[in-house]
Amino acid sequence: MSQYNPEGIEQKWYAAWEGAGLFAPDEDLEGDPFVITLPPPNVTGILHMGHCLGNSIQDTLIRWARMRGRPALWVPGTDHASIATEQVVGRQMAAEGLDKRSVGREVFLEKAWAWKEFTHGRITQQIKRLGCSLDWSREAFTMDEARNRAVTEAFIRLRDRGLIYRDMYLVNWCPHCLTAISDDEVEYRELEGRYWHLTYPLADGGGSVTVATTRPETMFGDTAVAVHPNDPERKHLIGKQVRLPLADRVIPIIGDHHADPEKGTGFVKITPAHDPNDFEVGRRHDLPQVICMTPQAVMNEAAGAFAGMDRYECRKAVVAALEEQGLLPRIEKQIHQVGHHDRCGNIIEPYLSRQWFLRMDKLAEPAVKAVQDGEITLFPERWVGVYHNWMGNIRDWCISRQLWWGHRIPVWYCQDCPAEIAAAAAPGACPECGSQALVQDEDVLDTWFSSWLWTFSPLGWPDDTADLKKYHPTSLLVTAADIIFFWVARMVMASYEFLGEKPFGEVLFTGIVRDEQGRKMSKSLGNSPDPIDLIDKYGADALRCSLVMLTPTGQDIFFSEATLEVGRNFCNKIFQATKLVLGAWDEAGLPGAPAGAPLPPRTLDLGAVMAGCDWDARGGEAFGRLWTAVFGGPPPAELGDDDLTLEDRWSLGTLLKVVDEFQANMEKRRLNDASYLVFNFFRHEFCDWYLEAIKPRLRDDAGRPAAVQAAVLQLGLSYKLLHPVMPFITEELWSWLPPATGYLMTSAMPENAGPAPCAAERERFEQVKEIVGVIRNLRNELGVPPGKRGRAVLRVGGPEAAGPLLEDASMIGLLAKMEQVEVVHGGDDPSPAGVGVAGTVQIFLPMAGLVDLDKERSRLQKELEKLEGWLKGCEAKLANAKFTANAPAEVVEQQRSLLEENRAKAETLRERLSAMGRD
RNA sequence: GGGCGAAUAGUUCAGCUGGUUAGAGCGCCUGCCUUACAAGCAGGAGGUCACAGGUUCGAAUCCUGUUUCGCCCA
Repeated sequence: MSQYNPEGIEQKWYAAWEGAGLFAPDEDLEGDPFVITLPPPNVTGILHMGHCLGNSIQDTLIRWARMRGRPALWVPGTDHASIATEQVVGRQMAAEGLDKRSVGREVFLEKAWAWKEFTHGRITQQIKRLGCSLDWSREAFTMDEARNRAVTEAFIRLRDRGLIYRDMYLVNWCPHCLTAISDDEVEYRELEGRYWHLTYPLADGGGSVTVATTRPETMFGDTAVAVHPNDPERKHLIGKQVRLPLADRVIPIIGDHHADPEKGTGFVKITPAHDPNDFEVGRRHDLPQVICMTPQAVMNEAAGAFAGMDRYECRKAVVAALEEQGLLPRIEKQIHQVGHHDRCGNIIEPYLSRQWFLRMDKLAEPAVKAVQDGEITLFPERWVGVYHNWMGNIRDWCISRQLWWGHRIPVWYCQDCPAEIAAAAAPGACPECGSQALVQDEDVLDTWFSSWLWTFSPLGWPDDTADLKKYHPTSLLVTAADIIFFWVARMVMASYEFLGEKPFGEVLFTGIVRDEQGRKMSKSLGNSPDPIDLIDKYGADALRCSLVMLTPTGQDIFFSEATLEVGRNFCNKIFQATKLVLGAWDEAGLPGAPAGAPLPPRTLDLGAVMAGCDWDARGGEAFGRLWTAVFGGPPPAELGDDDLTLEDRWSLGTLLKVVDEFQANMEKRRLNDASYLVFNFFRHEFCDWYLEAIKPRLRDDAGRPAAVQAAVLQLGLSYKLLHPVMPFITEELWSWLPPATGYLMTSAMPENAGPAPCAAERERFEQVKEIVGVIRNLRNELGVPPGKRGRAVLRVGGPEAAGPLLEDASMIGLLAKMEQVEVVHGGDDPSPAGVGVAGTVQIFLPMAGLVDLDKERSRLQKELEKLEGWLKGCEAKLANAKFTANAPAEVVEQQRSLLEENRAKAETLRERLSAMGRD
């Protein structure tokens, strides 16, 4: 097996973690619990890439918190999604030739539950394959018995407080789904329509008025014509009456500010039962409300001869009829926003019906305050404005739905008296009149009326449970911003209303995952791949790594499968590096951790562990302490103070620097930066430079124990940092490390490393890298055959600089594949030679006969020109008194030393060019 | 109509409180099967930071306006 294959490994570890009970919060741990409730996915279908992103982020945060020794709880659950599920089940039945209404409520619900069982199983499978460390023992479903109790309790409490009322109201009605929907479920789309001008004759025969409308078919519901009360040209008509064409009715002309003299014809037809604005006008003027359509949006008897027509059919017919009668003076094209049902795409019909509403203004107050005061933070911050804007204009929430799949409204109507009884269970008799003829409300509650309880209903509310006390408020919520109103804002309101505390301290909004054409991933478009297929192909770690690392915080992401290769390739890289190191471990014959070795503590405060350690003077001791903190026991082969080499100290020091940077980015919720840091270290420092640098020691019996242990320690630390994002491969490889004990998942996360040690070695090795880079570049540019190991000459200013560089010469030779690396100061340029500069070091590759002089000359010329351009700019800057006066001292100083260095570099190039002229 | 976001290499994006010669992945070009890795290694080309003004010693970054694209709300 030469490449990493996640198959088998991932599922094995998930089962092991679950079996070991690692997903439940560790009750023995002290400290603040870290709690997330999973935004419950719909049981409508399967999860898409958006869920994968959100779940990966949540799991990363939960695993991170768990490894820092906090009791970590992530509560799973699913959402019943009233309308969406009812539609799916309805379609399925239609395919079987069945109809919801003919089979009845009972049978329909049986089918819906069966569907829920099916999709729930698949969703659970997907989530587990992704590696999410959810506590399945606490799983909830928005419609299970406990959650049903919570919903009923919430409804009754709110009704008792007078916040829930029932009223005839104009709601957004979906004529396809035959239910009311909330304002937020209406999606506005731009459509090209017409602005029809209709002539309504005055009833007294003295002329006519012309109204303009985009919906002529609603004229059968007109109960007035309005003009602006101050409209100088038209206000004299107020009080007169017009005759409604095609319908034998007379309606008044009223004065209302809704009519805009500047817009349209200045006259507005008022249809209180079919238009939200007109509804308000109707209330102000106490107009009758004439409903002219059926719930299916078919014209009813109010439409006279047009009854039975569909609304759009009727529109054509009305237009034709009016035209024939000469009552249609004008038609204009009109682009306007038309409300569509976001679930089925049908055009909404404003419809007058009796519905249940929740009064929102009082509920909003504490929710506004919480965000204002910073009790709850939203990230990215720009959503704060959106949140407040919505809260400030909040409207009452229509919470009833004319559906069957959902929480049935817990209200019973007495058939013998006007009593309405709200109760958790069916009452035996009417408390008012004693009648037993009680009928429950037919409707169910909006799905969001159960999901807005989601931070606390899964913890057992309304019971006063231990979970609720311990784990609420939750720590944070991760969700896409498109449900900030539906859900996030309402959860805040619910939590303050029912518990008097916030639901979470923090909301992290992710971007929306789009396909390569920028379309939102959705089930209806079918443009989202099944995550299981991707996991089969690339591995869950690769999927998670690519999503988390490559997703800009809070920005939408364009998903393409190619990005998954980055993650997959990285997994392979980790695997390969481990193979190399462990091969050497075996050769070294070092023992692993003894059986039954104690586990290291749950926290890894490097500041405390390494306090008083001196990496420079007592390197062996420092290494031993770090090793013991990571693995629990001492290194099997003790290191002497001199055993750690330049590259060991450089790499370890760099990694310890990464530790704190990683933690800082995690704290800031910049998961992409945090994971990228570790990725970059591992791939480009550890693999590209460190492992290459220690290869000779790995092959050498004397050097092997120190090198291999230094490498193993870095692998262990790297796995820890990578584990939250890539849990499976890191757990697997951790189990391969001979000194490792226990599960990586519950091992301690290194933090608080403080100032990184070995600054001198880090600087030295960076210089080595730079010099090696220049040599490699020269070799390539000059076309030196890869197999040829030549001689390099490094020239420095004086003997004091030559000494330290001489120590690193063999390392430079190794990495740059040079036979011999000489360090000189002064003397003539070796010639002919390729030349390059790294800082203050001049680098020569003497190559008699091999150099194409013209090519080399133009290469140097080009480099020199670029450098001179920069020097000119820098000199001008430093000559500017305002710059030196105003810029911070360190910036000026930095510019000065850079200028020095680059001047020297330019000088070298010039000398070389003139020397070549002589050749 | 109001609000928000985006515009940086062929492409997808980093670039946080202004301060080296603007970075990375993918793609492209050149050379390498160097006994961990061709899912790899080394090197390279490629950018007037959308446009126009302004503030500043200094702007991809801050301000104003314009254009294009996307989203949300009414």
